[in-house]
Amino acid sequence: MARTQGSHSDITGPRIDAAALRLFAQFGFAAVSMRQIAGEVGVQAGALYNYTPDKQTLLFRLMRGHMEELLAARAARDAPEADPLDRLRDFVRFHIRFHLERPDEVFIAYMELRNLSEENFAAIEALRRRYEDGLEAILRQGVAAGRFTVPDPKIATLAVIAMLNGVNTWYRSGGRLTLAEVETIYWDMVRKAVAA
Amino acid sequence: MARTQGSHSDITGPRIDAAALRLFAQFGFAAVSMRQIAGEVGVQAGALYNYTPDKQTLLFRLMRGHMEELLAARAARDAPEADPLDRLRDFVRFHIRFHLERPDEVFIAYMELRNLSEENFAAIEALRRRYEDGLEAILRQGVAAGRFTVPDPKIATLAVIAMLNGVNTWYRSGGRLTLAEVETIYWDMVRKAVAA
DNA sequence: AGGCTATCTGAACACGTGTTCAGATAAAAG
DNA sequence: CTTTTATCTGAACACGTGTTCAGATAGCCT
Repeated sequence: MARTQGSHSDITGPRIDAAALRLFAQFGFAAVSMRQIAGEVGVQAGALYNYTPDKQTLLFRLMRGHMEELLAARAARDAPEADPLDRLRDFVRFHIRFHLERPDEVFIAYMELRNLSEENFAAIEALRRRYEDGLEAILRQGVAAGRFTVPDPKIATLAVIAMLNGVNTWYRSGGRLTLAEVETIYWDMVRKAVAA
Repeated sequence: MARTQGSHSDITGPRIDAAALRLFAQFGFAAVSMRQIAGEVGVQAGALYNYTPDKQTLLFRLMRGHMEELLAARAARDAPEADPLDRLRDFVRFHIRFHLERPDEVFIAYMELRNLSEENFAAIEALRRRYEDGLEAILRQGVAAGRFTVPDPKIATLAVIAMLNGVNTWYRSGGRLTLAEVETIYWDMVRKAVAA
């Protein structure tokens, strides 16, 4: 089994992940070859197969790692007892910040789903739904408390997340707006969109 | 020059476009071969080169055709003299309907940009910006008239479009909601998000 | 009928693909 | 120092890639 005893390079695995992540995000999964990834790491293509059974599983592990980090980071912040408005604001700010910090992971997780096997696709979709359910719960809580007016919380969830994801397509740090300004603008729109 | 006189098959060009569109949307540009497209049409791969100089240009023509249809359809509907609220509502309804009617084109136009050459990429981006500018003009008109409160019309434009594009990822005709219901739900959210 | 020409075939070219594996390498364990 | 073991190399396998082009084909025009 790989990696059971320390040996020449305990950091090859992470370096493969980093190289694959960057290349997949830039050129697309199908357009990147195992030799290209290996070249970036400084090994031959065959060596990659000590770390992944095949190319598709390498992609899957990257996606799953990203989604699990997302869920863990979110769970560590959420305060289910708090005011719905506060929870929603925190969700918006968290989502924007977390995704802007990981543009490559986000890009891959949304664009390369069709390159997964059926089971792996289902696994990623399940993780994504868990994340969406977190937002939906906030919206339902706000509706129940009479603070939000949302005719269809499921659709509103998808609409809010789609809107927030859009930030990743245009935001560049050092650009016209600071991260804090972006957070404020989007929070204003979300707040108003669900307002009672 | 091709297609100057009617001959055995005046419909091969469109059939190639339709096959390429479907396959690119389903498997991705890089994962679809010219032989696969040709097979769908019922010709050999070499025959495709009577209709496109290369694979990438085939993709580009599909994208450009889609964007030009989008702009033309929008221009045919917009009424610059009308009330900003009416114009915005029409934009929302138009955008949802137009995009839901062309899921493959939309998918390709948003996912395969990185497979275009630099000039072709710039051409598509210019068309997209023209479309976005149409919405931005509506928002600015509404702000000037004191009907909307939008701190940054450029960002609001991108946010609204991102939100509306999200519909394509989940809507299925015959599902829980009718197209009219979807239009109403999204229009409510957009209206409130930009409300004065 | 005969020539013209747009279109298509089928083979070829040069190269890239994911994956496998016997043998080399070098670090850790005894 | 010797053995063990994880790791890597380098070549090979079987096949697929976009693209080109000489030659065949068949509909249109005179």
